[in-house]
Amino acid sequence: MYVKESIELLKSKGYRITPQRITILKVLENNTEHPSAEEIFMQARRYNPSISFASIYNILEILEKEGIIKGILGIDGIKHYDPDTSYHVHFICEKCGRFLDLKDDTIDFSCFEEKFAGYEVKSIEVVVTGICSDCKKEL
Amino acid sequence: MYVKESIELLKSKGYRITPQRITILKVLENNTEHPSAEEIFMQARRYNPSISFASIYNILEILEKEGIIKGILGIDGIKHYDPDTSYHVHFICEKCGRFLDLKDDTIDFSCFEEKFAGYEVKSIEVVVTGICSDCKKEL
DNA sequence: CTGTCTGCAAACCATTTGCAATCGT
DNA sequence: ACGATTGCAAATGGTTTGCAGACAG
Repeated sequence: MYVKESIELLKSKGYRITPQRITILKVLENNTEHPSAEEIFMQARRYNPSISFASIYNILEILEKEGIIKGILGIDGIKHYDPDTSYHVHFICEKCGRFLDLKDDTIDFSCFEEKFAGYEVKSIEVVVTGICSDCKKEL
Repeated sequence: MYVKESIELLKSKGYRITPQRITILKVLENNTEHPSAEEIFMQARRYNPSISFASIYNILEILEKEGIIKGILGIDGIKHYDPDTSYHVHFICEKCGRFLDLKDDTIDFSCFEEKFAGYEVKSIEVVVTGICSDCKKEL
């Protein structure tokens, strides 16, 4: 679903549908790992061994610009990508580096938007950092 | 106040009080510009022309670890520093790159903390990106 | 004095860029 | 065919590192 819809959107915007673009969409479909460009690159190579880093970055930039994915900067300064563009909170574990999603309807993201009257709000990111329950057990 | 208190904290933790550390604390005192390491470096050189980049990074890392300042990753992937470590929302303008503070007591940050029972929460960052009112006028 | 801290320069590494070859339309 | 897109390799730039000398305690 995600791949097909995204292809239609890209087509409608005049982008060409290349095997590389389909590959990256497939890698990101239903992906909750919040992969970095490098992780996407490695997974993409399983579908298409000749795909290059430059294409990965190029395509991710387009997908982000068109609202198909969302980039989030990790605490390590590396950009990670999320195909789920709906508002949700990210927890980043300092120990294992994992990104965890918190989807909670009781959180009112629009309240942030309201505070910025006169501003054009494009995105709202809530990032909680700390140590996840799994890593806490290991201490 | 900020400089003196921070020095006491550093002393109590066993850190040495060097001119470079005092310089950086002075640069950050009452600073609402959210400067990057490079901006801090340039301002610090006015007080101490021989200060090096390595010291800037070294000292900023210590100050952040000790909770004296807070690092925030800008949308450009560059780390910016804020001497105000209390909970507040940051708005980052895509056009001018400025960081703006929104301090609003009606925002309940503890609600995020509560959602992560079993996790150790170390920081909560809310970053809103878009175009600020000044830049909107110029369009 | 002693071990921490600084300054220098080189290394690092995620990301970007230039360009010729390739491929979608 | 034509222009967008790719792959390669080199460049970029913020940050980190190793180490000899300097300095705070």
